[in-house]
Amino acid sequence: MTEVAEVPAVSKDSKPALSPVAQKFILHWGEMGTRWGVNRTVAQIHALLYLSQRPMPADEIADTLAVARSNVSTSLRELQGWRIVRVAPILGDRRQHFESMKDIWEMFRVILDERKKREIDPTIRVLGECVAEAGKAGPSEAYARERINEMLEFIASMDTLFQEFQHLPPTAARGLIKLRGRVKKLLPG
Amino acid sequence: MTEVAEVPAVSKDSKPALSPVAQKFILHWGEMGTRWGVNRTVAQIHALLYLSQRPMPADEIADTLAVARSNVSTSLRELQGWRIVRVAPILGDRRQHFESMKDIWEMFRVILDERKKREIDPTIRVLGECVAEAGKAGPSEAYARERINEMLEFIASMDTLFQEFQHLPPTAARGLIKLRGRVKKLLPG
DNA sequence: CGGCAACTTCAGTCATAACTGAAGGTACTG
DNA sequence: CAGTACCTTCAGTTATGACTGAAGTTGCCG
Repeated sequence: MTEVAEVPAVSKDSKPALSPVAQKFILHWGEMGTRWGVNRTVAQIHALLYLSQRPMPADEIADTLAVARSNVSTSLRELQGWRIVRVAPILGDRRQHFESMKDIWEMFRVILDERKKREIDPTIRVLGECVAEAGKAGPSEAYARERINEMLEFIASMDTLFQEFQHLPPTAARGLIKLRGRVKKLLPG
Repeated sequence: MTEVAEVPAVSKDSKPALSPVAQKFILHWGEMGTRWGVNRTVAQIHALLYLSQRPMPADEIADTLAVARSNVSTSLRELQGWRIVRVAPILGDRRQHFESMKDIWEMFRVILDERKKREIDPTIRVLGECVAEAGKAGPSEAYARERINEMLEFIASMDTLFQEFQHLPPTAARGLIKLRGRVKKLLPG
């Protein structure tokens, strides 16, 4: 059988081709994701939306990245869970469209906050329990107790520092980067 | 309390039992590892050595955590690659013994440095290339170029900030935590 | 109300990372 | 210099997480 002309590509489902630059960025971002415990596809979708000038519907994302529609659905749910992607309704289109947060400082803040909730807070709780239990257990646990306590205090310090950052006026965070050469001056004195 | 003599410890291969507290800490640490892209076993070994008062030989680690000797060998190599575990020769024992860095601030610094080398620096390079290529590609890439450039600048800022931290006198870093309530004062003014 | 489009869920498949045990190298030791 | 202890490497296996396609749900639209 002689298969003739390609699909004419009407309206919404036009060819979703990535520019070489976008491709390079998305692939790298996906790779970085895996290194930090984020699913590669999730990271790629995020990168794609971050580069996109307009909100994208899920099927277009699936076509562009060549993954299953269902996979995109799951990944978008996760990205919304991280609060860095949201639904952006488009007039006259029944499909849901998605857009990424574009302000990187804000994005950074939000991601840190989410990781705090999911990982730091539970860790502080568990280490606190460990220290308490080691205390009851007597002197045989004294060394371990001290080690865990130091870890706990370190993490708690970081947590405090983060909250300082968290509660700065939104625009102020950027200013922190002007710190160049000023960090030393913060030290006690 | 009847404090009877502890296990006679027949030379090197005595029973390697973990206290409940150590177990809890090690398991949690392993779990946190996976969330940040670190192999669970690698993280557990690190936790074990961190809690250990004395350097441990690989076979004892294997017995304690119930993993294969070869797995421990590989994992220790990786931990040494991260520069947070090192060999500590023990007089009269041919086996290599391993100890973890105990100073958490220093450990944090070293890990950040290593992640910078492995992930941040390559990312800065790739994003730089992306921006350059997007520039050549003309106005169709203008938006993507701007997004990537913002990301690049953000990461570069973080990088600079980290280097400030990195070059502080070793004991000084701890002082930074005293920042409570002082962060605001850093802002331009 | 029937049909369709958008979306989600989930059981099964697939890819990858992790782990094991056997084999081999090295160097100490009697 | 044979025997042993220690360590590493690697081919093969197992476990984990990621992904797919089919089936199901919802709600719009003619």
